[in-house]
Amino acid sequence: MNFSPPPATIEELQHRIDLIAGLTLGDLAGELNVVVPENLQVEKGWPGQLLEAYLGASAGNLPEPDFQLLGVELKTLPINRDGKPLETTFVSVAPLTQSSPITWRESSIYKKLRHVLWVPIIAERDIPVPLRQIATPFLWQMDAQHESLLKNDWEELMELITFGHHDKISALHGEALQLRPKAADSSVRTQAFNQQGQPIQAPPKGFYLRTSFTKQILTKQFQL
DNA sequence: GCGTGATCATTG
DNA sequence: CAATGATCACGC
Repeated sequence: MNFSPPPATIEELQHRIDLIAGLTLGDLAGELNVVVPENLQVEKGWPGQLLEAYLGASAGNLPEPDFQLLGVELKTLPINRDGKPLETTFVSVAPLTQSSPITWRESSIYKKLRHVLWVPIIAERDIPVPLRQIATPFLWQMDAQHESLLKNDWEELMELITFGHHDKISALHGEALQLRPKAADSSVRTQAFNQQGQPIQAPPKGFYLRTSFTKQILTKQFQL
C-alpha cells in the first residue's frame, strides 16, 4: 500500500482522524487506489493496514508504537451497530524466553497501550467490506485504573511464563488481558522453557485485550 | 521463523 | 451467540 507521510504532531493526527469519521473503508481505499477485498477471510489484517497507510503509521513490524515519533499505537476496533466490540484486540506477542524478569513499565504491552489511537469500525459481517463505516476515532491515554487492571493481569501471566507454566495458560486467565495462540497454525513452535528451566519448543502466544475491556474504553469515551 | 496487521470458525 | 483456539497475509 501507498503510505501517507506520518503526522508530525498530535494535533495534526487529531486533525486527520477528524476528517475520516463517517467515511467507509471503500472511501479510504478509493483515495489510496487500493482494491477492497470481498471479505476478510484471506486478508484478516486489511482494515488495520489500510488505516496505517491512510494515516501514515509506519513502525513496520517493529515491536514499537505505530506512530514512533508520537509514541501512539493505532488500533482498529470492529464494533457492531450498537458500538459493542466484536473481536478481541491483539496487542503483541508474549516473550516466552524472558529469563531476567522485566517490569510492567518496560513491557511491550505498556509501551503500546499507554497511548492509543482507537479507530472503531462498524464491521458486522453482513455489511460488505467497502461499506463498513468508520465511527469516531479518538486518542486515548491509559489512566491509573486501566493500568492497575492490565498490570495485574500481565504480572500474573508473566509469572506463569517465567516458571515454565505457559503450556497451562489458556484464554481463561486474565480479567482484561488474555494470552491466546498467535501463529500461522497450531503446528508452529517457538523457543520456550519448561518448569525445570530447560529449553523446549512451544506454541507461540500473544497478548489480547478482552472485548469487555475495550467496551469500557468506548463507554467512557462516548458515555454509551 | 518472528512480529506486524487482525478476523475466522468451531464449540460450549 | 460469545469466546476460545486456530488461522491468513506480508516484510524481512
